[in-house]
Amino acid sequence: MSVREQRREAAIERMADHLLAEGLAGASLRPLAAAAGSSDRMLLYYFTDKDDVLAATLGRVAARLTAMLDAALEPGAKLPADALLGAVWSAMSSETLAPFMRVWLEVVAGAARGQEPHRAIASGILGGFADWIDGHIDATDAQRPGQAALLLATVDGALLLDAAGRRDLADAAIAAACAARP
Amino acid sequence: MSVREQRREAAIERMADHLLAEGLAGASLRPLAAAAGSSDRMLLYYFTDKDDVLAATLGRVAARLTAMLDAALEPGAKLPADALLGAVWSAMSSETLAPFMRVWLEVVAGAARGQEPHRAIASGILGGFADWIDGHIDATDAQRPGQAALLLATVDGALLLDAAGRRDLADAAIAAACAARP
DNA sequence: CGAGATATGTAGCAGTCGCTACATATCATC
DNA sequence: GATGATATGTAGCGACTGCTACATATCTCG
Repeated sequence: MSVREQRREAAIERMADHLLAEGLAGASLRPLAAAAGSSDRMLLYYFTDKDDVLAATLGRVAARLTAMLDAALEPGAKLPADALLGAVWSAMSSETLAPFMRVWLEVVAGAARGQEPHRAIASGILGGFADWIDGHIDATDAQRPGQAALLLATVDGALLLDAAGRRDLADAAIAAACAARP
Repeated sequence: MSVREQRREAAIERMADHLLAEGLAGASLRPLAAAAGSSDRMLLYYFTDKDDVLAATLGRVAARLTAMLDAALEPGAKLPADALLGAVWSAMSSETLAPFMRVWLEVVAGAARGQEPHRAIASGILGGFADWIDGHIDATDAQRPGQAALLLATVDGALLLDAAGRRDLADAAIAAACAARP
């Protein structure tokens, strides 16, 4: 790996930290470079574009998230929908995952407007998330896709309610969902 | 009403159009003023701040949304949760409400970072939404709060999946929710 | 008519944005 | 040690940001 590639890799890692701490909005070249211990000039040497910088950094953030998800449940474990929902929500609403969730919301808001690289990243994260749930939900083949989609929507919806300042509603929704489904 | 208040009012109305069309990110004074048929100078004459401009404009957008919600169902109508969910989702996922949903996501993303006026606006919209659902859901007093919160989360979650480019997952989640709940 | 309040245009400030031209420093290879 | 590739700093450009000072219109009321 050339020096350039090493620096680029190190920059991505530290910019991911910065992005998680400070958010996507207002993540401009100079602050990102400062966080990476570099300069805007060098960032545009390692990457072609600001979009390229953002795509690489968001990709790293997404990779960390999926790694944390994989670590949360052993590969073969299968849970019924309500138990899985509770487990996922307690992870998602924890303070350690909160920075990821905040960035996730920003990415989705950008994707809703068709911006790149938000669209591609959002699709990737969501796809990985859906697959992860699909692999851990205990249901018949006929029911699994619907239950997995519903679980995904419920968790993301609760996440949104929490972000909007209504953690009470989010918790109530999760509790009702666990109670309602056998 | 003074001339100033008239112009201010007209500016809010046209800036709300602009915000719905172009989004919250990058809604800067000069484009907003141009949309209002005015100048940045005058915007800061009508309003104290850019934050003031944004708060007024977002407030107008929120007012329009709640008005549309109220028009969607007659005041006294009560529906069981699954039927209400279907009705709300078909409205939310329609092209006419899509601009509102895109702005809504941006507001929530800002609120998640504690920004003002996003926090206050998000809380207001969500509270109004919750009240609206509470008034139209047909359930016992014991079940109503949980069912309403869950319905809210499910709709917003499906909205998020749709925004992330997975309308298929959103529709599957809504279908599963309607099927699962009696 | 004249004086004061109200309304609006012009011009610009200091800062940030993404990005680039140019010069230089460091290093590997012949 | 000369030469070319790789790496990095300096400086700045033009556009945009929120915001303001100053001048000027226009209108109201005594």
